[in-house]
Amino acid sequence: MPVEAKVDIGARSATPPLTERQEARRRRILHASAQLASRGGFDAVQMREVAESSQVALGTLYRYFPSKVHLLVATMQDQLEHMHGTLRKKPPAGETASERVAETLMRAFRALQREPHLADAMVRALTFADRSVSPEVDQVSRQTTAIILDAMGLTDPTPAQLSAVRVIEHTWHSALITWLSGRASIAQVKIDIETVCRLIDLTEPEKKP
Amino acid sequence: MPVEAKVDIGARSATPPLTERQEARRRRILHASAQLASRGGFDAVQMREVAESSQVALGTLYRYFPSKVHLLVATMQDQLEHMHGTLRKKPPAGETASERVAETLMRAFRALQREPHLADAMVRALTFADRSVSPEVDQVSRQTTAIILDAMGLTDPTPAQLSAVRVIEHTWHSALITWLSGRASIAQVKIDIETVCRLIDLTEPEKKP
DNA sequence: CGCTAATCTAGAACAAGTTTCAGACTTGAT
DNA sequence: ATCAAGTCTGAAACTTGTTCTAGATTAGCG
Repeated sequence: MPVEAKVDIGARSATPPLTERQEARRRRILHASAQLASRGGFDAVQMREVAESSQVALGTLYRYFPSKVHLLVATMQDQLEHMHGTLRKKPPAGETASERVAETLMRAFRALQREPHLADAMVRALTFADRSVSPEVDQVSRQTTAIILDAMGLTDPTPAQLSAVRVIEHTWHSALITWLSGRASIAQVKIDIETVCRLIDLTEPEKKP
Repeated sequence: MPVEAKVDIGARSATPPLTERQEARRRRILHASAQLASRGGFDAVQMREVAESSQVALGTLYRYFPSKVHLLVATMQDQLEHMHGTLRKKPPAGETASERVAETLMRAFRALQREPHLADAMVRALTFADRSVSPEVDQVSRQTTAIILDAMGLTDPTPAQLSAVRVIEHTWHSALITWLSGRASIAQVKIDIETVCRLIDLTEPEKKP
């Protein structure tokens, strides 16, 4: 009789299902990754250290995550799920869609400010990722889109609204980068977010029927 | 009598002036960097190869550019100067400021499409740069801002307009990244640019005096 | 010219991401 | 219980960015 029963992963795509111990390994790795990242950011996440912290051989680490960037992007997926859950509990209270989106993003931004090193590791990995990580990065993007659409209160957005959301995501990522590298202040990021969110208002014609 | 006369660099900041041979070395290095980048993108720019191609010792390369990212960001500064010069010659013809900015950015985008690997190397370096490269990255950002303000036909922008420009830059960088990593099509980038450029119209109240 | 400090060179050495491999352990099926 | 296939481990090797060193070369000056 097999010692480990199979376990099903929810969101992940056509990955062969993992056994319990494998799932546990995967969690240990992601936990170690986030922990090291929280200390010293991107550079502090050293593959040998991640392997050691998570009690896994280096080769195994690379079997689970084929590169450091893959690992950090997966870490981001993980954190984003948390975040989305948290945000769902307390929906933003703004009047307009653009206010609610800005409020949501600022809330996320404040969460990132609490762990700036972790934010650094995740965001740098995300923007540095090359084609080999596209599927994973895309997943992060879809998750982010979902969060924004949630804040807008939309279920089926128009193409124009999707464009606006895409631009908002661009701004979000890039503004984070400039903040993380010390080239923009927190206040500046706030302004940029509020500025870009006004785009949303352009996609809903004024109420003048 | 000194064999090499001192030579003054225009735009660079408080760098001690370089001799002619030093200036020549610097150019050789930047040329080699761009050439290697044009082949295989970020990964193809290997410091040893750059040193060899530019007939300079590895240690010297590092004296001129303290890291690979510094080198590639400097390469981008270099290319941006070209670009700005080229764009000045044929100013965009659009009616509105937002049309002209979008046209300008699309022109730049088409230039990048001709050397996608070079674009990859430069943009990845730019967004991966950490604090130690902030001054150089900031210089690139100022140059980009200047290009956009040029297209808008402005000399002294309002704070609101500067915000809009900043968001446009964010979108520009991030959209390039998604294109370079194969997650967005050329058409999509075009739409994103056009979408974000509409922000400019929000900073100039409608002509209803 | 001849000196001193700065710069450049060749090459070794080091650091961290990634790959590889032989041998031990698990899994799933019989 | 046993076997074949797949997985994990530990360790070494390889790659490429970065640092260091000793000895040449060059720059600037009296």
